[in-house]
Amino acid sequence: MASPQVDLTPLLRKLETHSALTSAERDVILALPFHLRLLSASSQFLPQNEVTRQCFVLLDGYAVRSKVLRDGGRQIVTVLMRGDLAGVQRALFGRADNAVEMVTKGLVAAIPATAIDELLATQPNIVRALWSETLFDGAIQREWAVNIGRRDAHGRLAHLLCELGVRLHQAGLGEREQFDLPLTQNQLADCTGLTPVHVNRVLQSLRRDGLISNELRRVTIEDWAGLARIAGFDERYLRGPGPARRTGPFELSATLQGAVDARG
Amino acid sequence: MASPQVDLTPLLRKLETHSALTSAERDVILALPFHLRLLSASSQFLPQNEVTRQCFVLLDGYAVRSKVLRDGGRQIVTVLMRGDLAGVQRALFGRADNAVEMVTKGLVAAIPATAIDELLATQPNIVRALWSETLFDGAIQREWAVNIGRRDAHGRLAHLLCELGVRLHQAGLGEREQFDLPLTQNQLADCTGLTPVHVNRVLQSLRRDGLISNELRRVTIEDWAGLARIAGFDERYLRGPGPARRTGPFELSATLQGAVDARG
DNA sequence: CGAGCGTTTGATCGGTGTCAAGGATCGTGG
DNA sequence: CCACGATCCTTGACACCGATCAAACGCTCG
Repeated sequence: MASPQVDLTPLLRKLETHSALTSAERDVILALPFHLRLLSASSQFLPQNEVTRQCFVLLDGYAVRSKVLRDGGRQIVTVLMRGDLAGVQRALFGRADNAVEMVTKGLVAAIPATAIDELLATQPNIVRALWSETLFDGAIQREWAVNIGRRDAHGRLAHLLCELGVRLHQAGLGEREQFDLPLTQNQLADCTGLTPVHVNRVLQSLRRDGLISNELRRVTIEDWAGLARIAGFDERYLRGPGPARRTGPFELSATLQGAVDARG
Repeated sequence: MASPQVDLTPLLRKLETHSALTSAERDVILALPFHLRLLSASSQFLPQNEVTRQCFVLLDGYAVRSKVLRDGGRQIVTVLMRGDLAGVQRALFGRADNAVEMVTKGLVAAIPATAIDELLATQPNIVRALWSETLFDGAIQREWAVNIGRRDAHGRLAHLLCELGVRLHQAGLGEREQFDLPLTQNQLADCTGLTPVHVNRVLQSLRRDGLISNELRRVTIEDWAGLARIAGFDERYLRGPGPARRTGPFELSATLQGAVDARG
């Protein structure tokens, strides 16, 4: 079923956007045990609160991580794309609080938890890279909280589009200003804490203002600067450890005046 | 000022709520190098986008992690309490996208990034525990996105109070139904994506309905079940790897069995 | 005793949700 | 190749939650 060429290169690529790896470490990653699963659109492959002991690398297609409420409400908390990891928490603990499901058909590599254990024991730098991915996931998650909590409907959708553009570009899946977006307006609503009908109206408004254009499942950002402005988009939360702001020669936190020094 | 007894026990306690550690590993953690900083209320000790190479353990007091928007808006994305880690991303990368600031006066232990490097190289199980903390942080963060995105004002505040009750109880800082809450209504608004005046009105309404009572900086949950109901609170996202639903006979974390068989 | 911050209250406004229905598109099977 | 159902998109009217603006009150601390 799977083409013989399929391997974990997308994961490798992803890790290397944030971390430096030696060529030996690259080989270790590519030699990780896994087996492939070809998934159909909207199949839920990691159900909420289910027990499993493996994690997944999304090799192709789009997926979303979501949580559903008792009343049937649903919030999408992450959009996953090629190279993204899912289910690390399950690999370490056996279960997690969220569901992951495909939005398009796609291909995932299931990696047994034992492989993670082995990395922990023998590959500190790879573990650092994986841990880093978890941290960047957290950064995206925080930005989503900001997005939902503090921006109006226009800003929320604009920000989501900006984020996806940058991430897809980083992942080598398209241009920052033009990319496939297989999410329905219903799913966009679940990403942004809005209702589908309001998403519809806001998208129309963004189109009318010449900021974006979209036809069937494909988005073009016509005016990146304008969209980023109403989104309040600051892409630094998506970037790796590059030089920060470099205001001075490595200054320590200046605001620690009231701090008392003691010896550990 | 700092009692000679001060050490990293709160971190240890925190890690052990989610992970199992040997006594040797406990000793390693308690022997980590750090120096203490006594911080005054509302001092921002980890400014947004600033470069530093250490992480912090909150030993006493309350802090919040927040992101500020260009327009001055502000979203609190986490409430930190005794034992919580902050700045791991900074330790690994040198900077992060969020600010951390005290809400009360408090005490933090600053741990140099080099200590983390050493743990990576020599203490896989401690690294696993730390990584796990990052994962649980992520779970809380996701739940906040759900909270802000999919609940009305009453539900949001109710959920926040439930979460804080459980976490404070886990951390040994109070009862689940009664605890100190030093956040102002302004800060509660920044946690929930609401305005301060609306927070005020909703709190009054919760009080009127006999769900909570609060006087200066202390909250009592009078009707946990009722509050949890309108919050849609499901505390599983805060819990460790213990038995999931306990539907079956087994209850050890050796729930590894259900895993789909994968041959490398 | 005054200043500043946090809390409370009232009046009004607007953004977003809700409800309902029609139209477009796509996949599927006859 | 067409028919058909399902899903998605679009539109309109209306209701309401929560924001906004403004002002007063009560602490606490210098």
